[in-house]
Amino acid sequence: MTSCDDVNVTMDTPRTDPSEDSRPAGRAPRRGGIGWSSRATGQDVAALAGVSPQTVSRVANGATNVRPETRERVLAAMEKVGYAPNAAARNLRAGRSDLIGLVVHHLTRTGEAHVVEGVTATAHARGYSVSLALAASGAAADLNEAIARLQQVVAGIIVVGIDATDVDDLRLPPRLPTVLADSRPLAIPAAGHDQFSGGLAATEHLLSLGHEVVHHIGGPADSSSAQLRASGWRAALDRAGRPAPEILHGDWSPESGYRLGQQLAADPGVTAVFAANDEMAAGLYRALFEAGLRVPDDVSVVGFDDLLGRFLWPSLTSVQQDFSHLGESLIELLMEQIASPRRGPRLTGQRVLPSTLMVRASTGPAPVGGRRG
Amino acid sequence: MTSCDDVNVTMDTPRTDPSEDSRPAGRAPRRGGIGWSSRATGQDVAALAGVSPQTVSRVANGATNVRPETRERVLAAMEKVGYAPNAAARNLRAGRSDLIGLVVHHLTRTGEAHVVEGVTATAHARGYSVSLALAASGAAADLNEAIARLQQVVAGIIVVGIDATDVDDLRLPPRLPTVLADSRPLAIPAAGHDQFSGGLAATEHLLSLGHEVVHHIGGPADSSSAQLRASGWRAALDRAGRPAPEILHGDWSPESGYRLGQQLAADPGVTAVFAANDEMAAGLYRALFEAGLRVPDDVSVVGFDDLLGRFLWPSLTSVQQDFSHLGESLIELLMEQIASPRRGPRLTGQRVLPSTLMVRASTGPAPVGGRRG
DNA sequence: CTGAAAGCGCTTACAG
DNA sequence: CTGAAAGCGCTTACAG
Repeated sequence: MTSCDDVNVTMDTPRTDPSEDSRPAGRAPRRGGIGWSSRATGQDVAALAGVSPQTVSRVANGATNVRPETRERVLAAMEKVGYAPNAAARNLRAGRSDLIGLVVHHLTRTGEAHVVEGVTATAHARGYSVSLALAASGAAADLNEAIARLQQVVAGIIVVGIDATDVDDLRLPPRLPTVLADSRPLAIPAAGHDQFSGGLAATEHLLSLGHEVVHHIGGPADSSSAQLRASGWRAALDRAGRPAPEILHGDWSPESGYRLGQQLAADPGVTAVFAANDEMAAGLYRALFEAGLRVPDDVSVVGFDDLLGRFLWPSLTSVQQDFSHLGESLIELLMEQIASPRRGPRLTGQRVLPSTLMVRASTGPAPVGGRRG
Repeated sequence: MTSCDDVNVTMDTPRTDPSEDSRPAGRAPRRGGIGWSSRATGQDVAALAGVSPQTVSRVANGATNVRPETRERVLAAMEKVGYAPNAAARNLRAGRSDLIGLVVHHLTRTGEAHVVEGVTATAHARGYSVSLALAASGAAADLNEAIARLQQVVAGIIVVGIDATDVDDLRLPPRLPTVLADSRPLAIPAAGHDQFSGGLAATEHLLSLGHEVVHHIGGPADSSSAQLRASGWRAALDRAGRPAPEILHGDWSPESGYRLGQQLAADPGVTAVFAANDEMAAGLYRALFEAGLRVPDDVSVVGFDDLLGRFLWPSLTSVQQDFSHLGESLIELLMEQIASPRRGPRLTGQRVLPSTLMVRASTGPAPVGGRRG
């Protein structure tokens, strides 16, 4: 009988030990490497339980054709030596991996953190692990670097944060299952929330409150989701027969929302603003407050993402996206590809998830007789 | 010469093909598994370049003892077939992994996302990848489940979010290098920010502005960092010879800050509040505003974490923690263990990182003659 | 229900 | 500077 500690002590024997090569044949001497070499193997378990290694394998994998008593003995031996199957060996032999690569650009942009959490939770539920690859930016070159790092290991990859990148610039490994978090219809499977409808709903809500016009603080001009949100805004104005004012383009940051907000605060004609994300809406709040204006009494504000609403005062009306759901959809699309591999070039498939306007305290009727200040 | 596509087409040949077992000896027929079996191997590259597999291995690993012309030929062949070394095989043979396991409890608690980003960026810089394991909660049982999932694969693990858990309840694999993100002095290597000094500085700042007393909205009673922040607060009051009011315990959420803030707003003696995190400070803001109070004219507020300051108005004075730095320190502690393995039971070692008070617009002199409302 | 044999793709000594 | 051999720990057919 070999306890876990015994095994490890044996393994820690200096490799210069001359007796090493004359060990009993059951287990070959170890050479090189210091990594996980101290861990118990299926051999150890088999020896202890008095069975063959593949019976250990059967028990480890939950095969049914093992006599209950045998199973018990093997399980006891596993417990005793602290056995955990070597994933590298398993992956190598089985020719597959249970790792999913997740390419992320900026985790602390709160939206991405939610997606990562959703993806990881769903992956876990399906027996997969998630390997994180950080791209230095959302630029194609940086995304490609992160992708290249992953393709040695993974069963498939999910790319989050391509928003402002041309998908054709992505170097995706030819036969590796891939899914993008993107709202655009693409030649590669992708999932994303309905940005257009979100912008539409936000703007229609403001119009329905009696505002003559709705101004827009947009995201970067090269961001596809920013473009779609702006299209929805414009469509609502068109339908209402109102001219669309010029878009003020920010960079998603509260600072840009503040700067552009100062312009809007100075214009007495502005009574309703749709900001393309919550962070810029927060900056807008500041600009309005500093100008002595009240929300929503003087100016109504709608955001997008619904991630800051709980922190702001007054609480922010915003377009909500269910990021956990998105994470789930991304994994599902990936699983479909993993299940039906490499027939033809590459599967396509798109999932558009609904976005929902959450009405809170930052929107109200247009001020009668114009706003204050 | 074999192009990548040729290789793959060959591999996709149905396994019922009777000719399969009579292939030339150079490459054994493939059996079972559909995973990455379509990818080119070192054998393919070797055959194409007219060298042996281990010359391919040398080139792949940047060994210096390869003739430049040979290297060129091999690199060209790699490029041609799209070769990427099989990480499972490499890990198995080398007896080590370049994966680091990262156990996280709640990614969207913004602080954790920053730590994860810092850990991952530093790991990448050192040639490691990061595998994310989500724990359902910060409870020991859930953390242990996440840890168990990881130990099959990784070179070491980092556990984030143990805050409210007794470290002795953690089931850490005996010889696996492990680091905790924790500010307490522990028997296991750990890194964390100086919570005590942060609470001390926040409170001293408020006292120096002339406030008679500083109230405290604390974190959960079982959270070690909440306890340390409260100790700092209490120490500052002690040193100033002021009695410490009772701590109001929240749960880190803005909702709890709001609820407790309503109590404080109703008490005219309250002119300065130190909230144990920014989120509760945001909730406190709301309670104060709804009561018609101004920040900082009537009540000064300090937060902790400095993650929401940019979004709130007025901008929040808060204790900043450098989470990227923390991520770096965690990886460094792990690397030390990986480099000097398993001599004796387990290394210890603690890193305490400084926390810094960032003074912004939410703190000001105590109101002369008492506050409004 | 159980076991003996082979091999996944790579790297580690070793020999030249 | 280059190659032939062995083996990491597991799982996949196959035989009994």
